[in-house]
Amino acid sequence: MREDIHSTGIPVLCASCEARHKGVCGALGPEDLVALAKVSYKHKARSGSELVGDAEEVESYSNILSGVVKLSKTLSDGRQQIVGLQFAPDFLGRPFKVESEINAEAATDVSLCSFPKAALERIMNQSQGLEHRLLQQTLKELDEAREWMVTLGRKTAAEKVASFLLLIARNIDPAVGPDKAAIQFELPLTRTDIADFLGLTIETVSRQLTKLRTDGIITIEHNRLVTVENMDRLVARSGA
Amino acid sequence: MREDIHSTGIPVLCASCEARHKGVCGALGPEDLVALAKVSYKHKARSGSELVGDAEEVESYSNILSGVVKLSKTLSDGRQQIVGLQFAPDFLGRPFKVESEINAEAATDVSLCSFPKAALERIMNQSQGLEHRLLQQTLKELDEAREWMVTLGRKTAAEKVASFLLLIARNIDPAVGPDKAAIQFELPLTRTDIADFLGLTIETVSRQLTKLRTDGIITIEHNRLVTVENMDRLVARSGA
DNA sequence: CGATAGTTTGACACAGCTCAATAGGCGTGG
DNA sequence: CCACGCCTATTGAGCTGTGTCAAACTATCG
Repeated sequence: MREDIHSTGIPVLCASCEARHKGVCGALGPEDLVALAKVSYKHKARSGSELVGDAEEVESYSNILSGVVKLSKTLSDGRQQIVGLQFAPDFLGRPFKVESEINAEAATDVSLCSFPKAALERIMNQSQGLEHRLLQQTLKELDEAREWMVTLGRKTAAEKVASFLLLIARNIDPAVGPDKAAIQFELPLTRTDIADFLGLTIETVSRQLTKLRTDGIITIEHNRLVTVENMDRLVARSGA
Repeated sequence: MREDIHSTGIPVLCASCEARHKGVCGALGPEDLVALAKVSYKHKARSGSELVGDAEEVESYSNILSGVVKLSKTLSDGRQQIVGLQFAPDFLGRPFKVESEINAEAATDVSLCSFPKAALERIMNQSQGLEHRLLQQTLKELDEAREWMVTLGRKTAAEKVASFLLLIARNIDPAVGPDKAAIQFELPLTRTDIADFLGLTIETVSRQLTKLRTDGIITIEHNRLVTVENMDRLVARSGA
């Protein structure tokens, strides 16, 4: 399956892959794509499984094909902070470091396309496009991290929860605008995860969600399925 | 002065420049260095002056030669968060974006070596080394941002202030260890800036500094000159 | 020496945390 | 099919760390 090359030169493995367009693989020419596809493999990980352990040697990189991955850091006494969420078709991995000080865990069931660290680094040396793409993704992550620092440092609990819902909503549908109809999505995180992402306790998260519910801004079914009834008012509460 | 080339091929402008070794210029060969030096100029900015305005078109990049630059973001109602500090010989600027959503301001008096955006981007297309160096710097900033997210989201006020002092101390002397003698440094930020960096109020920052003082862990002279008397205890209070 | 800006200190309020009890969803097994 | 246990989320009551507001202090500089 993996060596079977399509007439256009696109490996079968990659034919319908989102990462080939919007992900890092978009930077690769046909030969590089073939070379990388030869050593790549798609696989799935269940929600909760650890993808990259803290202080663990990183041997491979991945593209996220579906699902959500949470990146977190933990203090010695157990306090935890989620420092980033990654969605398809993001690249997962920290180039040029032997050890990651970050824990990557599947927040939902995820499917990945993984390849050895060395393979990617070899291609990176050959073709400048890949490094450029990685720089772009890293800059995007840096922008997001800094944006979130404002949320962590300066927003109230109510604003934090609204900001989180907006972040998810915009990832489901990037074109989300105030004039659109009610939009609906499944929360990719548990209350505990949301709390760890927002620097709050689960009780505070729960209370703020309840407040948004009783104020008619959102509805929640089965604890996870959120419908935003009024995007304007949600944005207004996000402190933006 | 700027076109006068030294026999080794190193422009005079760059001869004693720290950025040529540890900064992005270290990635440049002699020709590129000459080309960039031709359009570069060193200049100084007073503490408090704005280097890159929020939502302002960015026309040039810089290397920081001395001093400290603070990167901040502001909410519409004026709440502010410092999302990063940059020290010599860091690169200052956000590649590939027409607009920066970040405000860069001189926290202390700074000296810079600036060059047009286009010049750097031209060189980047030619030599891969530069883009590699920029990726490295961006990854470092991302690591720092995520580390700080833990501080913002999960640490107490006391731990935040201790973490801040450690951050500065380690930037003054990267080899700072517990066994070293008392180390001393000038705080590059006002209490207001420290508060905006830590997501606290100035009063809380002040009270925590007082506590560290009365507990004999630090001494402060002239509001800015800090001596860490006991590095161990400072580290212990940082929550690491 | 007065003016100004930055910092510290105090008294009090409140947002968010802690601890505890309750409720809901879901799978297992009788 | 119900009973039970488990896990997650919600709700409540009270506490506390940090914010707010106000006043006093200090350094710097004309």
